[in-house]
Amino acid sequence: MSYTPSEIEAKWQKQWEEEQAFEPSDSHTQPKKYILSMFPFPSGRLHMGHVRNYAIGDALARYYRKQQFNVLHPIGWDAFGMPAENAAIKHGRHPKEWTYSNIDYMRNELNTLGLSFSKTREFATCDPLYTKHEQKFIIEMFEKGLLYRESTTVNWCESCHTVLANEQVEEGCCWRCDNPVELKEMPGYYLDIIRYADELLEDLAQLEGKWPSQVITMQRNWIGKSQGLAFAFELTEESKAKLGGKFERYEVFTTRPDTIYGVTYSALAPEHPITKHLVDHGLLETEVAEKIKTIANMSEVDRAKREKEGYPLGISVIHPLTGEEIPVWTANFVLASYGGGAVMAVPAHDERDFEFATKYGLPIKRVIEGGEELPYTGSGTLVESGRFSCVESDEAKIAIINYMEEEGKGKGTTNYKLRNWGVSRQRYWGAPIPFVHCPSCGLVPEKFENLPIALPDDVEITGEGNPLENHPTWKHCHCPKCGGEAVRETDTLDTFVQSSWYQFRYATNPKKWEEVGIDKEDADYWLGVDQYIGGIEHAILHLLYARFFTKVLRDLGYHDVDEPFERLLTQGMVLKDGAKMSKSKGNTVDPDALVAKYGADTARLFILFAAPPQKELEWNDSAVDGAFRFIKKLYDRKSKVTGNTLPDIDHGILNKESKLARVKVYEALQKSTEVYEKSFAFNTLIAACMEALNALDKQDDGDVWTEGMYIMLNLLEPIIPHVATELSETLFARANFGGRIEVKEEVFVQESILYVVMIGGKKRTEIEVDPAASQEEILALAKEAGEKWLQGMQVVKEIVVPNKLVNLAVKPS
RNA sequence: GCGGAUGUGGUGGAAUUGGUAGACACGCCAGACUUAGGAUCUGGUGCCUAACGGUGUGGAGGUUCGAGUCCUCUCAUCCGCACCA
Repeated sequence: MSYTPSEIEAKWQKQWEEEQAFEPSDSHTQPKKYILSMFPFPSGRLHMGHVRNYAIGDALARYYRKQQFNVLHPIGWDAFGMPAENAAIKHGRHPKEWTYSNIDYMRNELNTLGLSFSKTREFATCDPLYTKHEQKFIIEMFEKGLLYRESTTVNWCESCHTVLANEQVEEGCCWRCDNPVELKEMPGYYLDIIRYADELLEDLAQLEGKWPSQVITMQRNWIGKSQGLAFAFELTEESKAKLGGKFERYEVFTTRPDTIYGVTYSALAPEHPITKHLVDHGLLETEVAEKIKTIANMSEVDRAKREKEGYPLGISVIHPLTGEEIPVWTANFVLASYGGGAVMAVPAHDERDFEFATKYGLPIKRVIEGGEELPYTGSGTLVESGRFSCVESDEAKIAIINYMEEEGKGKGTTNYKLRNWGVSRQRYWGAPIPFVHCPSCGLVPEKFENLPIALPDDVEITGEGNPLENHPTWKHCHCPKCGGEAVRETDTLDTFVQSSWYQFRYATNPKKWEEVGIDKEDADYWLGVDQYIGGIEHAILHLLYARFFTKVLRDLGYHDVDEPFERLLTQGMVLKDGAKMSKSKGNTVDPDALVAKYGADTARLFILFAAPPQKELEWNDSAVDGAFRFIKKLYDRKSKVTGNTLPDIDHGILNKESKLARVKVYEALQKSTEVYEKSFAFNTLIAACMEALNALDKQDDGDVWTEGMYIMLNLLEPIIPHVATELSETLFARANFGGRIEVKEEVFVQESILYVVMIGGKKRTEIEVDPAASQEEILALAKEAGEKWLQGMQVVKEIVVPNKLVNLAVKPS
């Protein structure tokens, strides 16, 4: 009978469903593996990137299940978010209806791929039950002071009508819709991720070698820790008076306290309160004030692209060590969001300060020796630095910090580039932030017993404004504290909040889902995720947030896990015609069509064979044919099998071809452990199986065939589960899926060994050598075989590499 | 500019500690069979050469009996961050 994937696949998918074959055991005594592919957003249809992601995860889950591990391999839906609302605006569908019907469709698509997911642990993050527990976490974070509300300048995406976190701004544009981001002052909720910056940074060391180094570096840079000195510049009396006594001093931060004697001016961000005060109170020339306002309205990216620009503010500060008067400027290169929005400028030893000073003719004073030209940003001996002259930079940094601390003028400080995580979104399709604004009590969290604060279903989604804000009744409520009339918060949580703890939700036994968000015992058993698989695009966003949440939830007592994802594999993109598959480019390959034509096994085989998982995968239709051909051939060779169990084979009596076939089969078996547990180079394992099948085909021993198929089906089941299970069931009653198969070393023992003979570093000929031959015998044989090339030559060195080659180094005699 | 990665046939990609470069597959060429198929099977296929042989892992050096692999320099491509004081 020929290979009919549709029948075989439907049959086994049904059987797996009936057997509940992929549910983990509730027992916590067995060794476990938690294999997790990043959960999908229910956009409507699966794409090839999903197929790749889940094919990799499924291969690992199935492999470990076969090695007798208790395997958790769950799937769910990252279901809140903008596209649901866009669908509502465009097609008039309710986000909830759109989302859940997409989930139903995509769940079915996943089924046809034969993925071994747990069915009982599936959930969508928009389920009110999920929201309920999340809101509780958020309130607990508020009570711990980790969540706070503040009005500040935020990134605003006009097309998404919402605020974005710093991590969600890419090159000045919205990560989702690519619209330029604007700055806007508005209130919002923030999670104090900076409080965890040090731990997030330090624990990256634990992930070394287990996460791609690229991702670790990106996170390290994103956190951007730097150490230095923070100190205050005291305003001159005259300047204080000019500012109406509103300001006495302002703080600056420097990583180069050793250059402090080289300060020749100070610069404030255009948003700095002092700059604002001067602008707002007409203390600057109108023209200058206008220019400053223009800069302040520009996004950081726009500013970065422009030439340095600044204006003197007509005020001065006093140098804390020299007592000199220093002019204060405002400048477009000073960031409001870092280091207090103010800098000390040392043009001699900083490129930006130099550029600015040169443009505006400000003085430049060298205080570090070294380099021929200025600016010199390296280290060296201090000069013209008062009592610190002649000290080396490194020493001087410490000495100056110490001195400033003793004098009460400054403090050694750590600064981070990382900003606190803004989690409020002015959108409908998200988890409501469970707070109430009470005219008498202020900001009050909801009572736990009132959770979840669920979304109202009867909303009108027009794209204008926040539907929760516009809803006639939803936001009106009573204060949980005083009972008086109050107004509900209408902002919803960033969807990255949901994906920050889903790994714990899966681990929690579904029987407890109603009651608890995370079960401690379950979480401690299952976490960390042994292998996490997903796209590199989450290197910072999701992976940083999830690490942060893990630590916060640990400190709230929910579990004892420090890092959520033990090992991380970042899969490469799926390309066609050299570009990422996308609808707009029209270069997509539809997974459903592929499965319909070839079956899921071929789709999975091709995807794992075409490239190592970490690399980009270029789609190739005819290579898909090749994968299909291999499965057909494998299926066809079932007729060669003569026994129903692993046979005992007397290796000695076999002919050469059969011996070679066994070598190939066992080589594949040897390779499989390393591939499934370490390298994930499925392409090489599949190649090894192809070699084995080719070698089996060149011989006709029934036992060798039986053994070969017995082993190969075991190795291939994680990759092509339907056809492998079908064959294994018919041929071996699935006995070959029982556990690890032992490698028979005797197969690798050879009667003679092929040595390559190299003369003068070049391959010249080959010799067959008895395995027992001594080094002298091998050399004698090699010289005899290589006589032709040795004439007129003198052998100056003889090298024998056991089982490999002989190299004779020669020179003309 | 800073940081990270990658460069191997026509293509995707293989190559323990440095030890026969190009496994496996696609494509291509030739042939067989034929119920004429986008089927199956057999053989060939890095480049130059009629052949002997030479040459070959982005480029240039170096270490070594021996380098895709190690070292130095250099070029190209991709990705991330981007005035972080």
